Amino acid sequence: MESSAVVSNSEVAEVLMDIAVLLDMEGVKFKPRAYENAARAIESLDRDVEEIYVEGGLDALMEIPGVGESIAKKIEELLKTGHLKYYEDLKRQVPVNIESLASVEGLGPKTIKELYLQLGVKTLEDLEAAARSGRIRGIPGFGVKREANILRSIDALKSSRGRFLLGDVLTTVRSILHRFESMSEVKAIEVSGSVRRWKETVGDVDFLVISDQPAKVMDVFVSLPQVASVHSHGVTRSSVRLKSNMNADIRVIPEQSFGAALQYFTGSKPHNIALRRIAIARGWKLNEYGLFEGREQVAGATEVDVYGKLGLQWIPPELRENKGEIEAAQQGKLPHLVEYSDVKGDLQVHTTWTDGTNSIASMADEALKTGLEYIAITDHTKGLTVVHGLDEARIRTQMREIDKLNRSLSGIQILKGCEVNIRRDGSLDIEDSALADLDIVGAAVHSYWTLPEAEQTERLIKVMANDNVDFIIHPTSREIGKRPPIQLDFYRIIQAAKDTDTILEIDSYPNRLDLKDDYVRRCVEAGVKLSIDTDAHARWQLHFREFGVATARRGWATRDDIVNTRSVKDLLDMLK
DNA sequence: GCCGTTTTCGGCCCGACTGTTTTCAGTCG
Repeated sequence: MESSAVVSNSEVAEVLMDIAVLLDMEGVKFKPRAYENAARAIESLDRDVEEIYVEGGLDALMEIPGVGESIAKKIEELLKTGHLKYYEDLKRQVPVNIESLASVEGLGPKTIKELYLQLGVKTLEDLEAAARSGRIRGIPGFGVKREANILRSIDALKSSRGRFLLGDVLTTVRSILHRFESMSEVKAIEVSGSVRRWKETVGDVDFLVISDQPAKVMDVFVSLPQVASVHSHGVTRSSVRLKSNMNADIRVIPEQSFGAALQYFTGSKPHNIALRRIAIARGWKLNEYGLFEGREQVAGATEVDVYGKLGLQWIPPELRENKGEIEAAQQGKLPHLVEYSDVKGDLQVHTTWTDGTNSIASMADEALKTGLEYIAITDHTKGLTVVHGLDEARIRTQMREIDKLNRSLSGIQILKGCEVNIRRDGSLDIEDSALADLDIVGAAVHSYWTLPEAEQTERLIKVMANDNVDFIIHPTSREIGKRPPIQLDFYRIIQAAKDTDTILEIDSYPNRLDLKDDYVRRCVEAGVKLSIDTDAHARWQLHFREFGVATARRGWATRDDIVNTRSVKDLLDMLK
């Protein structure tokens, strides 16, 4: 977002990442990591690198961690001219499509270069043709197996295109965990990696096991019904491709190393590197087997031990991105993150009155079963004609039905609300007099997603200024892997939310997660209040709440930051 | 090329597995 820049952050990052690979091809030491670090830092900035440069020049660029004088000057050249001579010179030596070739599993810089020099492979298509025609096996150091592996990787790449929605894979992960938990040979099993960190998308999944009979565990793993093919089948480690096309690894770990392994394989990589540096600074060594002083293990059985010995509080996996959590843990100042059980209500629920599949009573029933004390019914409004959105008259009819239901229900309270549609100019499609009678009003963008940033930002600010609008539903309106976020100046959105006491929503729908974690963090830092809602259109979707809570946690949110951790009375008191 | 409780030079995360090798380079996480 905030990407009106001529050269975007991701474009700068991509050039730096390409340079890293090109330098790796030449066998250059250490420089590639430097470019890689800088690329990652640029990618995770929450401001345009161009804006940073315009405001503060080279010095400001060098404030970015991992960016020194040399890379800062290269970024400057890129921003000013749109080109980078250093990059183009390097690229001339191996003029291949690095990004696509490097996305093939098993293909690293050295292999890509060799395939180019020997066979002139420049693209994914070239690579596939070379492999299919049996030319790769003829290159010294290559063979029939590598050729077959490359073809397999290309097939996998074509059908998966990289990452998977956490919401799509969690069920499979839990069923595999369940399978092993019931095995007497398994003393413990945990899932690690980005699944444990609750990232919105995951690339693969890693299981860690304690067992006296590792071979048995390996055998069961590679023959699970969810497995499509076996990559490797070792003594303590195996790797498979699941039928969903996602890779899954399993490792059997010695009991005294389980905490260290769990820490190590949970990552993230930048978090682990930072931890290792702390270990090294103390004259120790940290690896997946433990924390070592010389040959003596000083910690490793539990994560708490490992972090503790390093002088840190135990860090919740959701925070492990090396974005300040290590410093906070050193000072004992980690936030007490919001917990799943803290959420008492759901402020965005749909029913058969528009495009939901269950009645108001049915949704209330399921909500009660998931432990909620209240829900707000927020059906769509008339601007969304395709779902027969409610007009003022039907809103009032629905309000009477809810009043009636509330008199007969116990244990749960239903709030009267709506998801009012925002028009292009920032006006709403329901009259203020009707909105004013509702308990709670959320407003949402469902059209004109591609307005320029300035116009889109004004549109939302105008909505927040309306005294009847309590919260903004899925504020950036993205759909992961499908529709990019609308363009917003998020600094101004935060300011407007504070000025108007408007709540911003974290929509828990697994392909929305909107606001996303980084924006949640900025709201938390600014003191903007948030809600965690499911956007459920069916009973079972009320269980999406865990994804919203995870996103809030990844954004460092505490219970206090989330309005629907309050009782229904306290919530209603704080609304506009 | 970056960086600093190792501080302006001299370090830079580290082990498992694979494939093609007779001892190791490359890749991955």
